[in-house]
Amino acid sequence: MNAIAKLKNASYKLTRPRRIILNFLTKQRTPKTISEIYAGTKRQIDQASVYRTVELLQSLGIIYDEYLLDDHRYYLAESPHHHIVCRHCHKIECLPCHVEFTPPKDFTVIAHSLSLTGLCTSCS
Amino acid sequence: MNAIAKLKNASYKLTRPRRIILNFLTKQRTPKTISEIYAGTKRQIDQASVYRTVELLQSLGIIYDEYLLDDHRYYLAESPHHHIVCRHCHKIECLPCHVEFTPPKDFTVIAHSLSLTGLCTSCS
DNA sequence: TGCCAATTGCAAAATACTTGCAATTATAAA
DNA sequence: TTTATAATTGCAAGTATTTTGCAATTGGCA
Repeated sequence: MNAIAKLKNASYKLTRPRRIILNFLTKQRTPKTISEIYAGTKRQIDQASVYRTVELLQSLGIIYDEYLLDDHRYYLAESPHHHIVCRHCHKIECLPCHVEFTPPKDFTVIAHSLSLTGLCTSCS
Repeated sequence: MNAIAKLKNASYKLTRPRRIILNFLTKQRTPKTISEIYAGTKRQIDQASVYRTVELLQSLGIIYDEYLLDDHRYYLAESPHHHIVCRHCHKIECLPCHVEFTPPKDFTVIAHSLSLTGLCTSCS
């Protein structure tokens, strides 16, 4: 099911802000913060609505969030994978990665997030 | 090198707020947020100083920070490991876990962080 | 096309975090 | 042990980030 189908399926409208943010995020190669989304959509959308839209899209599993180790919350439209961020210039790269764990007995695991930090060649 | 040696070594003083926060964090079994540290030290320390102290201790590698998937920043005194947090009641548990990745060619990997979220038995 | 609930933009509020500065304190030298 | 001094603190104000109430607008359906 694609993004628009998921929205309709949950009986949400496809509004202008939702269309613009969805379109913006699907074009990005790396995860983006709220303020990058706000700036990247040329401030066509009020920031309160950016927060509300991103929250909704995330709750429907259309976009995903991630904390990278520079202490900011990022959003991405692709299915969640892993990233490394440069401590100095904040450059972000995708990272092929394998995580193994024995699910804890008294928890149902819903999601996991892995991020790495380091220095990229031009900063080190 | 223990916490106090690390402080002295970097020529920082062992002040009352630093001692209290260090003592508080080393007693905790699970990571704590700024406001939990503030409350847990019985507000003996101004909140600006809590922020400053935690930032300093972290920069010296005496404590560590972690974002759990309930969107809050946590601090812990033990060497960093992994946690799962309940989406509903925010209960936290430690998680034995193994992470494997091929270090990216153009990055020096400094640290990694893995966190999981789910529902604990009493919430599901 | 027109209706109506959902959604938006705006402004204000709440929360989270940072900073400048005078008063205080930990350390080391006397 | 006392004193000098630079580091550190608490306070209060400032900035940044996120949330909320509400009137105006809009998307989807009849």
